[in-house]
Amino acid sequence: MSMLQLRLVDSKSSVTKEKILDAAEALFMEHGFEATGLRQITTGAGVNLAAVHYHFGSKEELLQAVLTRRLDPMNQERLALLDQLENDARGKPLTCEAIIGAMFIPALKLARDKARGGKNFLRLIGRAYADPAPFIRQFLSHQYAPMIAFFKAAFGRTLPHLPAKELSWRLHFLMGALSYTLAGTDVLKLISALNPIATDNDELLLRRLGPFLVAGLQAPLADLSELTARPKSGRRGVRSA
Amino acid sequence: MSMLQLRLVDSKSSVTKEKILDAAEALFMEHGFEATGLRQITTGAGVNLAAVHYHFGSKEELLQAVLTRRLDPMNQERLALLDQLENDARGKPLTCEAIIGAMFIPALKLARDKARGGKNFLRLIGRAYADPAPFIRQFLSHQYAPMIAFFKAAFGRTLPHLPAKELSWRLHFLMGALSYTLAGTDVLKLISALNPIATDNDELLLRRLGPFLVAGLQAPLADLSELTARPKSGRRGVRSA
DNA sequence: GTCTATACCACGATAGAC
DNA sequence: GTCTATCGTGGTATAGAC
Repeated sequence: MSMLQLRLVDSKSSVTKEKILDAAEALFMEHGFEATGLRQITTGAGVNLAAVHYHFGSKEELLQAVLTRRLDPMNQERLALLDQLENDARGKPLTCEAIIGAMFIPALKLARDKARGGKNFLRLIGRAYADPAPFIRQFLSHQYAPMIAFFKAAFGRTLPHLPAKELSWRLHFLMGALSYTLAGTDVLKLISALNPIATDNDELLLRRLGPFLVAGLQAPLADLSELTARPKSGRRGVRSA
Repeated sequence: MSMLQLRLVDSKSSVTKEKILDAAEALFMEHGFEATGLRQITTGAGVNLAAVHYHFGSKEELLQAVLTRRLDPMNQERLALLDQLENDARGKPLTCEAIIGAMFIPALKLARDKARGGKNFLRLIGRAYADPAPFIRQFLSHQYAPMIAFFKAAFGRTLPHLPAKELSWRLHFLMGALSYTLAGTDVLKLISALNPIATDNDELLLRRLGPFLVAGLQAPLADLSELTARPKSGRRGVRSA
C-alpha cells in the first residue's frame, strides 16, 4: 500500500517531467538543441517555464536526460548482444562484422521504433556526438566510456596485430564516420550534389557503412616514416586501381 | 594613381574588418562559435559593437567570413594539387592515396602555419563540418560543392567498379572520419580512456587516417540482400572468424 | 561610407509567494 | 511542486555623428 502510494506520488510528479521530456525530444530533433527555446518546450508541454529548472536544473541537463532515456537501454542492448556473440563463439575472437553488428543492430532497432523517436532520434544522437559543446562531450564520454571500452577490447581480440594506439585511432575514425552518417543527410548534397539520396532506409545506409568500416579497421598499418609528401616529383603511388 | 587611391580607401575600410576577423577567429578557435559573444569580439578587436553588423551583417555571416578567409585558398591549393597530379599521370587514373594526399597536404600546410591559425584553425573547420546549424551546412555545401565534385570525379576514375551512389556514400563516410578527427581531441578520451594521445603531431594523425580511408574506399561492395538481423533467435551472424 | 550610442526583444536562470 | 515576476546577457536594428 505504501508502495502503491509512493508509486502514485512518483507518477504524479513524473507526469510533468515526462511531458517536458517528450516535448523537448521532439523539438530538439526538429530544430536542434541551440535553436530550441525553453519557452517553446514548456508551452508545447503545457507546463510552466520554471518547471524545467525545477525538474532538471538547466537546459543542458534537460538534453542529457533526453539522451539518456533512449541511449541507456540501447547501450545495454549493445553490450548484451556483444556478450551473447562472444559466449556463442566460445573463446574464438569475433569477426569485425559481428562486432560492428553488435553496435549497429540496436541502433537500427531504435531507428525503426517510431515511439522512441525513430530515425530522427538517431540524427539527434549523431549531432550530439559531433557537437563541440563541452558539456555534451563530457557527458557522452563519462556516460559511455565503459561501453566503448568493451567494444575496444573485442576489436583488440579480433585484430591482435594492431597496436593499442592504432586501434584507438581507428575506433575514433569509426565513430567519426558513424556519427557523421547518423547526423548527416544535409551535407550529403555536398557530395552527391543532385538528389539528397534516400534517407528513409537507414538499414541500407548502415549496410553500406559496414564494409567501409570493416575494411578500414583491417587496413595495413601506416608507414610512419617518410613524412609529408612533396607534391612535386615523387608520386610512386601504390597498388593502382 | 587612382588605383593607388582606391587601394588606400580599400585598405582603410579593411582595417576594422580585419581586426574583427582576427579577433573573431582567435575567440572562435578558443571557445567555439556559440560560446563566443559579439561583445567579446568587438572589445577584443577594439571596435564598436555595431561594426560587426555593418561589415558582416550578422554573427553567422562573420563566422562564414572567418572560414572563407582560410578555406578558400586551401581549397584552391587542393584543386591545383589534384590537377597537377592528374597532368603528371597523363590519363592514367590516380591512386586513392594520391587523391587523399591532395586533400590532406594543403590541410597539413595550414595546420603548420601558425600565422593562419595553425592546428587550432583545423579544429575550427572540423567543428564547422560537424556542426548541426543549418546555416553552416548550407554555407559549406554551397561553397565547396564544386571542389568536392572534382575529387569525387577523380575517385570515380580510380574506382570505376563502384556505382556512383556507393561512391557518394563512401565519400560521405570519409568526410565524417576526417572532420571528426580534425574537430576531435576531446572525444578521444571516450576511446583511449587514459591519455588524450599526442595531438600535437597532426602529420602523424593524418598518416594514420590515410590507410583507414583508402581501405574503406576500396572495400568490397555491401551485400544488400539479407536485411536486418533478428537479435533474438537466429544468430548465425556473419561469416565467422 | 564608416563608425558610434543606444534601445530592443528573446533567452536562460533565479527568488520568493502560494 | 508550481507559478509569477524579474534579472542579466545575448544577438540585433537603427538614428545620427563624422
